Amino acid sequence: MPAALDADDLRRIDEIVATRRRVRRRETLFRTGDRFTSLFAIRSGFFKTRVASEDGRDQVTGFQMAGEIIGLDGIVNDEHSCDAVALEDAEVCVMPFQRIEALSREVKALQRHIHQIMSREIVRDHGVMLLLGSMRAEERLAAFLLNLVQRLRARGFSQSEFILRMTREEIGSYMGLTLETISRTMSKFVADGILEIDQRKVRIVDPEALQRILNPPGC
Amino acid sequence: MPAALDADDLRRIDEIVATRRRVRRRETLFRTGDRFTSLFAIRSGFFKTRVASEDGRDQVTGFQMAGEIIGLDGIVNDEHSCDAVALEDAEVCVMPFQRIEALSREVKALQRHIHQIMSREIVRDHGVMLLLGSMRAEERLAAFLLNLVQRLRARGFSQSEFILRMTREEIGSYMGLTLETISRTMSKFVADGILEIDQRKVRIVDPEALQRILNPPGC
DNA sequence: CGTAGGCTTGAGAGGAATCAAGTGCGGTGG
DNA sequence: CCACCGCACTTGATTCCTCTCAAGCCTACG
Repeated sequence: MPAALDADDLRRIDEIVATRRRVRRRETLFRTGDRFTSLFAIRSGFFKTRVASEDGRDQVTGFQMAGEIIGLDGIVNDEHSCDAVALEDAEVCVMPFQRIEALSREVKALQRHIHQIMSREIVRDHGVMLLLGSMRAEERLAAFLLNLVQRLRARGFSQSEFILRMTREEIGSYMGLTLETISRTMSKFVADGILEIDQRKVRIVDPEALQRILNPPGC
Repeated sequence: MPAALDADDLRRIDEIVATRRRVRRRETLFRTGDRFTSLFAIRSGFFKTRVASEDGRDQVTGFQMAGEIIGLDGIVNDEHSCDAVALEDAEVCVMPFQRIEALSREVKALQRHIHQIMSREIVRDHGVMLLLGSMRAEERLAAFLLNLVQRLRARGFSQSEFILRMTREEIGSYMGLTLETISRTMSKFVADGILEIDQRKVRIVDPEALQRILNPPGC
């Protein structure tokens, strides 16, 4: 909440985020079909969201880290339309949506903030659609890694080294690829001197090369 | 606006949608980078939205028809992040977002409505991500056609026959396929007795078969 | 110390892209 | 009114990227 708020507004917003909930690794914060009551602000930990098609296939729709909001999918039908699974032990703020709506009718900055969060998610999804619809495996992985370090950097982490909280299979599901293709593409990046990988630990040796894969210089 | 509203609220909402704008075929309602000021409610006509990557490729992110809202992408950064192009002569209501926000602070039902529209767009995008990430060409096209007739039916049109307002290339872009693959897959559906096609006119002969392609009965 | 799950790597198959040629409709102008 | 042109579309041949199937490895964990 980066906005200009008076002390009273801040106190009332604090009340909304008063309730906490812990979610252990592999446990779900909510599931498809669960009644929607609250949005969740991630305080610590790492989540994935996934949707399932009727015939059993599923697709990871996003990875969320501390500071991000999860649960927006539930607003439209009063029930969640995806699963949110913790990839490591996590803690979230439970924010009852009724109270968010009530307070955002009074606090303009909060209303604005809510609208921006939802719009940001829509724009992010369009970016993923672009990735899934028109990029090849190397480009998808480059885009994924660059997006990840950028978000981590904004949180004060190293911009070259980080730990993947998700498996190759989960990355593959997010990117519309198989785990083998993720593994092979990562191996290729290592062979090309772009990455160093030790299990889940990734070091980006040559970020410009990743950027070049995404935006070929000849364009 | 399907909500219980008193006469005064209705009058004020009417004021918001008072301004109209006509957009001719192939013209844009807004472009990437345009300053965001308003949402648009489509009164008549058909639009596509598309995002562009830096190296020139682009991706259709959606097709919008009468009754749908367009422009939500612009809220987060006060500028639009996609292009909206009319696929046929169209008319929209211009709804200044400042006024929407102001009025939705006072009219609970309007606030709710806005939140639902944004959430619905997020859920729709997740569905497209599932399609792009895990379906084969036939499944994608079946899903597309079924979605299209369902939306047309909700507007009182035939549930078996309709006119495609977009080219094969635009369908292909939306589905992450080439125009040739769209054409071939449509031809196959015709050969299988599922569709009849005359140029842009499509008749769904066997909707159950389309549904079966999407959900193989053995699952 | 043994095992399971996650990962890597290889070989082969397959689905969609690409490249290419040709068709037909609609619009334009003579 | 008709001929011409361009654009959207169809269809075929070939290529290539990714999937699938398979085997084996490594590491964390019980």
